[in-house]
Amino acid sequence: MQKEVRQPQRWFNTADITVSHQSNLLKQLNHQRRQELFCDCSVLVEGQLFRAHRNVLFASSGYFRMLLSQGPDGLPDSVSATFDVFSPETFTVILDFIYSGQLDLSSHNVIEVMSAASYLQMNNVINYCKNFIKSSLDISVKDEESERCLSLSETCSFTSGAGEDASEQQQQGPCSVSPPPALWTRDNSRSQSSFMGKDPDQDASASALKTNPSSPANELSAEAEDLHDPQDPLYTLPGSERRRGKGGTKRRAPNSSRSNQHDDLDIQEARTQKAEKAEELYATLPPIVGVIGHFNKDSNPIMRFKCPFCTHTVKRKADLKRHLRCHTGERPYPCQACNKRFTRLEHLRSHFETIHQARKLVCRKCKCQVTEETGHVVCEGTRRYRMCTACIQEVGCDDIPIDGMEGPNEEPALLLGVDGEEEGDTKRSWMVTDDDDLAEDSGADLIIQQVDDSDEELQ
DNA sequence: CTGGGGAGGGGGCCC
DNA sequence: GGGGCCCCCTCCCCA
Repeated sequence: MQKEVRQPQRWFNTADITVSHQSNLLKQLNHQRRQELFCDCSVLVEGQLFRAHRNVLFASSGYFRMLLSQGPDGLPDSVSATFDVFSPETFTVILDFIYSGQLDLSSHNVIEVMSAASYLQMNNVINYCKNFIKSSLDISVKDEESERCLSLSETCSFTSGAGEDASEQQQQGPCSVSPPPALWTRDNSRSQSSFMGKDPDQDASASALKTNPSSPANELSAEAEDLHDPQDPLYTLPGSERRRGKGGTKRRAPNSSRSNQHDDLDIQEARTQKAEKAEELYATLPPIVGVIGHFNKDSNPIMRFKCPFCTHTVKRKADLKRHLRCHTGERPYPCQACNKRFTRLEHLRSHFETIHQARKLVCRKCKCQVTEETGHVVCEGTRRYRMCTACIQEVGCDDIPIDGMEGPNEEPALLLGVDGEEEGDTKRSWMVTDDDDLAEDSGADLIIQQVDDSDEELQ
């Protein structure tokens, strides 16, 4: 048997070498870009010319990938692209990120960078921006105390692994990102990312948001839910119903602390800050966040407006503004009767009519037609119906507290939103009232009032 | 457990 | 651009 002669092994950390190599390569490319060496692509942004390498742009941006692969077989020596939908400063941030892995985000540019990234189809940048915004919007009371202790900074820098493959980044999402050391704030009263402790895996991949509730794109919905954190005092309104999940309304927050003035102050403070955040987001929205949507039959692109927070696109800017409320949590339409707040006036109106009025002139029980005279409004917990006299008698007047029988000084008992509202025992909350009585209810007249969160009284 | 109904939320689109 | 309507979806409660 021949003895194997083993060569002494040398252990190389190939991962380190790879990273180092990629880093050096990127630095070289960036150096070449700054020297305008071998740049074969010109990008004109609002009149300002940027030079870059088409292969780098191709590798980094879906938009450029599409643009550069659309041309004829033989690509010209130089290609150019023109943008008017974002500013040169924004493109500088994007380009610097492409060539360095450093994304310089601040409160002033994050929205526009996100929109530009959306336009350029750079999902990794979108993810970083989303986390930046998400962290800055996260003002849950739960974390409030710890947040206050942390240091503040006006700007931050997201760093991706140098030379990291773009697609890989997209798959990894923000997990591969070093979280910002601190987050922007307007008043320096709070800061610091909370997403270090959260699952940051939020994929911004564009897929149908509505068609498949379990699709990855619907993580965006989950993210929106995060913004509607049930712990959020903005969301759990005093005396109002608490929402769990989309559309759910039946859970009520424990009212043990409702009378606590401190809590009210905290709620008010949080609401004010959230309103400011929403205001700031609106203020910093770029003038155009248009993207090329589908093509019409004439092969002309149809411009749509893309939400900077998710993949949703709309035809009209006004619709986008309306849509944005589901991300900002802004609820400018409070119900005067129960303080519950709504994103839209029509929802408030609908809520008022169904909850605080009983418009349908049919008996709830026997479905017969009733009139204003023969059909009484019956309150069952949070709901109001009309019932005919016969059905009321059938149910039994003894079991149904009738409005007007409770004494003239009795609180009109709009049960919704009243502190100490009873739960479970619905019989005790049954009421019958005539329309005239209803009109005397404190909340029976719908007063439409669009208010700032900051102005709203919490009583 | 399941289906119906109520309530709320969101999108599309017309006025 | 705002208001409003219609439609659909989701969640929850209840029988």
